Amino acid sequence: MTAKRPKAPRGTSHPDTPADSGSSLDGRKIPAAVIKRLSLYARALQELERQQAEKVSSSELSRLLGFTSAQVRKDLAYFGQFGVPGFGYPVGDLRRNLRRILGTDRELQVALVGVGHLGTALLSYGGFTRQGFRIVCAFDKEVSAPRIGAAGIPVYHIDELEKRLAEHAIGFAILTVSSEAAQAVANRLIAAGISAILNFVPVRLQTPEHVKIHYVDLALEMESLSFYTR
Amino acid sequence: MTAKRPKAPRGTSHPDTPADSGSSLDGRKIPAAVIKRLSLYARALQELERQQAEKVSSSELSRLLGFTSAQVRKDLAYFGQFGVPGFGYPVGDLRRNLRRILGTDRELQVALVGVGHLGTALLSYGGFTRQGFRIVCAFDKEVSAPRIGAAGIPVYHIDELEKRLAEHAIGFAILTVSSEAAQAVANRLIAAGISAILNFVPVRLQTPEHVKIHYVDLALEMESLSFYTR
DNA sequence: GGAAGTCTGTGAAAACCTTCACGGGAGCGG
DNA sequence: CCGCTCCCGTGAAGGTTTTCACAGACTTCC
Repeated sequence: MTAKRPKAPRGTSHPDTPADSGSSLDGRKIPAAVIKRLSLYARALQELERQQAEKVSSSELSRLLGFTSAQVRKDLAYFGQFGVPGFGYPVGDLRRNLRRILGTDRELQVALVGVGHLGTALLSYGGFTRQGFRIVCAFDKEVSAPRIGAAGIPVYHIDELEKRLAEHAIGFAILTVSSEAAQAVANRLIAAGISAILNFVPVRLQTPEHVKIHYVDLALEMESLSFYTR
Repeated sequence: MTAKRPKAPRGTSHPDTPADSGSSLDGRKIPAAVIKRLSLYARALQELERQQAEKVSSSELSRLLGFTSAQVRKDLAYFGQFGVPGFGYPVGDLRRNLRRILGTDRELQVALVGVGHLGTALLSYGGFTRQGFRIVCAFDKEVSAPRIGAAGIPVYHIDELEKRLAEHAIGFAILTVSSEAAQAVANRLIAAGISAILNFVPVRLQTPEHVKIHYVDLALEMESLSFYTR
């Protein structure tokens, strides 16, 4: 505990952290924004499939989602040639492809850490399940003995984290702990081999390269709304 | 100047909806991304103020938040000259300025519609209050008589929406209803004069120009995480 | 089977955002 | 008061994302 504090490692040059966003797949560089839209396409296609639509054009999709048709075509073209000139995109086919690309064509196991108000709500939230994510267990430091929480999901004491993660082969975590605990819990998750974290805690987490983190910052969204209504 | 085929409108004009993002303030155009970071600056400054720091440099701030120092300076420079060369930014002063710019220097009244799992959790969520937002009332269609919900917030039947919004001069709404109800409820909110909506429902809402909407899409975040861990 | 019409995929251009790099103003120590 | 150092504000450069616009491919219908 008497280790030196991780202050600025150097003072001479410019150690500014750049803002990387984008991922390479298959040689090409894919903008992060494209991935977000991919999910939206997938969801729109889900609805179209429900309505028994066989085909959809880029401009129909763009109208549904509020983009331009060129953007739809360009986004999809990053991953292959799914469309048919003079026809459009086959709904079922494209949807299957997008799910495969996103990795949501199989059920993904998720753990949730921090069973407070927000955590509890997310356990019951149907939106994840509907898209192929299954929260298989939850953890909290205030749990003395394993119990069954909301939506029938078992809640364990945080000390069982490593054991249970390995047991269920869990690759994703949702983080809804306190600001104070966030970094320590994240470290444990990462050490346990988790590969992605959805972080609801308004704290910047320090993480290694290979672990992907997305932030959901509710207060931030409200604040920026506030700006636009001045 | 040989305009062999000047325009060739081909009959099909493209009325695609462009992806506007950015807002003009005081003549200048401000990128949407800047506003998001403004909230982060404000929060970092809040913490620095708590630690009694008097000044902070752009590079300290950048290290704290993971940006480059040039970006910090440029972002802040959109709104005025807050820094002092050779010194940095005065913490308290800058924080007050940012709060004024964001409009969070006064308490903002918020209504929440849809008291399901997620809605209930948000009523108890401390993160909004801490940043100056106060959820003053909530609405649901399953409420027969007014009752006191989580965190002491009154929950009314949705039919009282218009009356209560006017009564409390509420300008913001959080939307956590079902996908089916989302558009209809949004229409009522807009008709009642709400100016911004934070929408948790994974449905694209049709809204007039002057009402600002932000989407929080939890399943989307999970899906894009999934992509990155392929 | 041919002609008309539709709609994709994609270079090129435009718009947008981030980073670089530096002039010069402000503090500070002597 | 002077020189030294620190660090902001900002034009310019660089990079990324979106939009435009069109050739060509496919469907459809007669």
